[in-house]
Amino acid sequence: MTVWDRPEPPTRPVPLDRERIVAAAIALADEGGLEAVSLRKVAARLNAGPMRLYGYISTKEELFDLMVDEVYAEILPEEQPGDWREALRVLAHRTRQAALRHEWLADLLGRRPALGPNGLAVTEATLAALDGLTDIDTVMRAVETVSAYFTGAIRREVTNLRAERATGLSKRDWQRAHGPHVTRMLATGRFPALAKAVYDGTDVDAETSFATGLDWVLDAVAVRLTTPPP
Amino acid sequence: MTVWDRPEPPTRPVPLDRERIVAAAIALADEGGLEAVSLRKVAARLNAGPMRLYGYISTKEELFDLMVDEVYAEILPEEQPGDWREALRVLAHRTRQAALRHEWLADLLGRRPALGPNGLAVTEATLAALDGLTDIDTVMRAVETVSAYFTGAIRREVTNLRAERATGLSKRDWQRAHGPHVTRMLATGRFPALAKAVYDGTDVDAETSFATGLDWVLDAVAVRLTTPPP
DNA sequence: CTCATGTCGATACACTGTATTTGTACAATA
DNA sequence: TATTGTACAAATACAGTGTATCGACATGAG
Repeated sequence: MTVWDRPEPPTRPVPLDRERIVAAAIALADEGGLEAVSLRKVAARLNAGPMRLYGYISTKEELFDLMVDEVYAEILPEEQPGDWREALRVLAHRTRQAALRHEWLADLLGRRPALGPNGLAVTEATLAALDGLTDIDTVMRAVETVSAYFTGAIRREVTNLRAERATGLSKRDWQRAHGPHVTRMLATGRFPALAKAVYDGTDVDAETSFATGLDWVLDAVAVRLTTPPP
Repeated sequence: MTVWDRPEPPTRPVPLDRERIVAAAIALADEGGLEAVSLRKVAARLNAGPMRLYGYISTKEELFDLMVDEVYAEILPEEQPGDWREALRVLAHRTRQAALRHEWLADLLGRRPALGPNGLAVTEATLAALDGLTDIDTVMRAVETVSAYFTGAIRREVTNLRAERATGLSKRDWQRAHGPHVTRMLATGRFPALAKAVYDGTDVDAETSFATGLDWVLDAVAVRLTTPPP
């Protein structure tokens, strides 16, 4: 049996690390949403067997945690803004932009505590920007309130975005976008206020809507930060 | 062949409707979370084959939509409060209470537009409470901002609740609750502000935290509702 | 009483996350 | 150098998933 008959030795398994795994998973999620992320597909994209991944993560949820933390690296502002208000505003907008780049983030935001290094760094930077303005409890309340707002707002925005994309390409047009159903419901006359909102409401683009609500919340925070409780 | 040898005629299939299906699904979700809801298990609980459900829903997501809308029936306040602020506050609190009764709601809130009859009714009632105070656009912005807040806040609360439950029974105690990891991270000194918050912060119970943040947001809304833009 | 109809359940398929077993390339030992 | 031990990759296996398809069968109409 000559060399020519014998096949080449099998290629050594490609080296793996969490970074590569997470990158592959994020790529899959960016292309096809969270549901397109399966351990088999992630592994396949790395020329590895599915079970190999379990050396680096012990459950699929952990993979999600790593993905989220990776995105937190994009969210973390490179330079510290001086103003607390600017810090919170930038955090909100950067999170929103990250979620628009990686829509699946909206599904994961707030689903599990963000305890990865980048998540912690973001929290640290945020708290640092507010540190010393008042007692720590008020600061925490402020951060939590703003976070709750932009988490919820981002989630709704992405949800609407998907709905619009699914029901054709209608830019907004709530009633005809969601087809006959909403139209019919509104026609029953049982939802006058809603009908008015749908028909008479101006449709503002998502970004200004987000920014406006954010400003309101920041105003509310400002009041509490500047007038500490007795 | 006597009667005794012959089997009884097969029992007629139990009558089914969406209400029963949704009730079964909710029961399963209440017991074991969303992931415990499978079409097979829902059907089994109704003594039916899995495929039978597809006469009533055409996809599992639709079942989730029905479940959410069912809970919106619990959220809808029975009597209309006169004050707009009271209306929004009650909406937020009722949603939170529903989410504490049905924790899976936190996973579904804001995931898809709530266009079911009860969801629409809730929206209608909310808009009605604010109708006429200012232009419809400002009203929409107000509702959206408050909704974004309490959606995000509820999500975080339920997430923390689950984390606490999973890491033992520690009431809060962030650092030791999540075991050595957070402790070690804080010990590195790279997160001074966060460390201060963890060690020096008072832990307030979730409800007052929720209510406080809500009040802040409502204050911000009040400012815009009473002083309409020129 | 026969036949058409429409519904129900069984079967099937392509996948999922993960446990367990099997193979095998390399390192340490004799 | 020959042999054994050990790690780790891969294959296999399992119990489950959502959903498409199809065959059987009870019920209604003629």
